[in-house]
Amino acid sequence: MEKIDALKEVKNCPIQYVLSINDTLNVISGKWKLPILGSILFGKKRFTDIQRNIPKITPRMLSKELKELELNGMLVRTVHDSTPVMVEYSLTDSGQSITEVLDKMVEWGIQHRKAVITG
Amino acid sequence: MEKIDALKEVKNCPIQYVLSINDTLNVISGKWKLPILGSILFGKKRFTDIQRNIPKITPRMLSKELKELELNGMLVRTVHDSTPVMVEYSLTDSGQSITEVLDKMVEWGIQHRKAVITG
DNA sequence: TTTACTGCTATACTTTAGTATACTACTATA
DNA sequence: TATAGTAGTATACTAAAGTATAGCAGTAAA
Repeated sequence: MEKIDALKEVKNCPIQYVLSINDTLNVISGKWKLPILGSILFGKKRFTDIQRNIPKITPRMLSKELKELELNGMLVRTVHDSTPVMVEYSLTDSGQSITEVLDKMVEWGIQHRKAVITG
Repeated sequence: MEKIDALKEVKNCPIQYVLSINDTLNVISGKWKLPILGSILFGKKRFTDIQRNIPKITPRMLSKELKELELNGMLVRTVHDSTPVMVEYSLTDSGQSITEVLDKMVEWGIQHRKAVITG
């Protein structure tokens, strides 16, 4: 009985649901995405600013992740024609609103820690 | 100004916040964690049930992920002394409540898709 | 005695993610 | 002409995640 219901539920599970979760996971998973987003969260930053905020990241990774985040519509890259040239990265609205997801994750995480510790 | 505030914020950012997010990410990231949790979500399941639900997973990965999810307090493993032996996996309360996070991720994901498509 | 069902484990491999280190192109200042 | 600041790229590597394929241990029915 229960098994059949479960199967039905699984089959009803709309693809949109799964896709959305994957989209969300893609923009926050990996070693550096959250630190980078966190660095830009409170104001636009330049490449070297972010590097200074995250001392252990290599320029290769920072460059790669910034490109990916830009492609995914999380941030915007703006080049200023100054000398030396300056490039600013700032969050899009989507990039900003990921904090809502993160807040839920904090909430669950804290709750879960308590549950695991108290058994 | 803005830069200094940002730095302050980053420095105030409590470690608990970061740890909780990492805890949460750890239990849902990887290729198979969500499919497995999804399979058990609507009722306890046996090893082979889950395998049938997720045809492409190898027993090695299923076994490995189930162990990890159990260690992380997401599910409980129960052995029944029948013949042949039966092992049932069911979600803990924490395991169940991860759906709250997933729901937020769906919400954001859908919103984000719209934002990216409409530019 | 063979077959089949349960729930896995072992070994070797490939693929993806991340690291290390050095270097580039442009330009203004010393 | 050398140096320093901007924002990166190139190449080669290591480590982590995941795959492929085969097999094990227990039991019970054919």
